[in-house]
Amino acid sequence: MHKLFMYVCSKFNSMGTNQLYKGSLSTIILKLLGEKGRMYGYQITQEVKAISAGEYMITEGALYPMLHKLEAQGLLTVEIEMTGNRMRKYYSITKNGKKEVVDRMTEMESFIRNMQSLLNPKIDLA
Amino acid sequence: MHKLFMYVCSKFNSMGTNQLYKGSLSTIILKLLGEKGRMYGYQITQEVKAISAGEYMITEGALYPMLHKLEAQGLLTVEIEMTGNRMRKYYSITKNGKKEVVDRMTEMESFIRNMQSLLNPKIDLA
DNA sequence: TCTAATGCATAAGTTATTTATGTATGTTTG
DNA sequence: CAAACATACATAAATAACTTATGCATTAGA
Repeated sequence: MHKLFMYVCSKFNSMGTNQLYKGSLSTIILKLLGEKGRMYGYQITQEVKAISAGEYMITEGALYPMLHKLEAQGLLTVEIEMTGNRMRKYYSITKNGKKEVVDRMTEMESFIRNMQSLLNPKIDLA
Repeated sequence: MHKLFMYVCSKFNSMGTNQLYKGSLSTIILKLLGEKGRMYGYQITQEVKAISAGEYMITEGALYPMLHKLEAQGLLTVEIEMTGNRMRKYYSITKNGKKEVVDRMTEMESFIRNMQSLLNPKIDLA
């Protein structure tokens, strides 16, 4: 990513935006891998970007350390594969990871419910 | 709050819980003051605790610095009042604060929408 | 051929929050 | 009636997630 572009974007985003996503990264990764089965890091960033219509972009500096952490915790496993001359590290969710996802989803639902109570933004989910 | 009780609770909560609320504190405070008009710090903690059925407890170490920050940013104003011999600092939202709330709500709705897309937990909002 | 995209990585800095205190008054209870 | 608990403020140090800023290497496109 070009530096000037990053700078312009940061000014455009103008501080504070997406503070809210803090704390949800590991949950997103786990859930995504629980559904899609097997993904590599870069693919996760693109998938999340696409699903959120560009509103949430996972930075590499956040992603890769988190993948390593989840692997260290035994929630993910990794397989290295070569596509031509290029390396990919495919991550899969473990049995413990699947258990963890259940808890995370409960937490997330409770969080969203509480947020809606606190802010009652009358979100239309039709 | 007693230290032993705090300790037991932290073990019961067993790490990781409520990571999700990170980043939402200022939004909650602003929205609450935008609705209720005038509140003091301790009252905010109790209100949030009640609304979330005890699932989200604002710590004093987070609350007071945040109130000071929002005041410094011109989003809140403060009036000191004495109830008998006891001090209360009542906070109100400013005109700029109200503008800010609008943006925060937009962000929050977009955040929740994206989270539901990413995790599609099929939340029932009936 | 230069730039952008793909694909990994990590170290330093930022910042919101937790943890751990401190002070003081008012209320309940054994 | 003393101890514990609730109310009400405050702040400093530690933690942890994330951003920012790099670095390297391959492949695609203008």
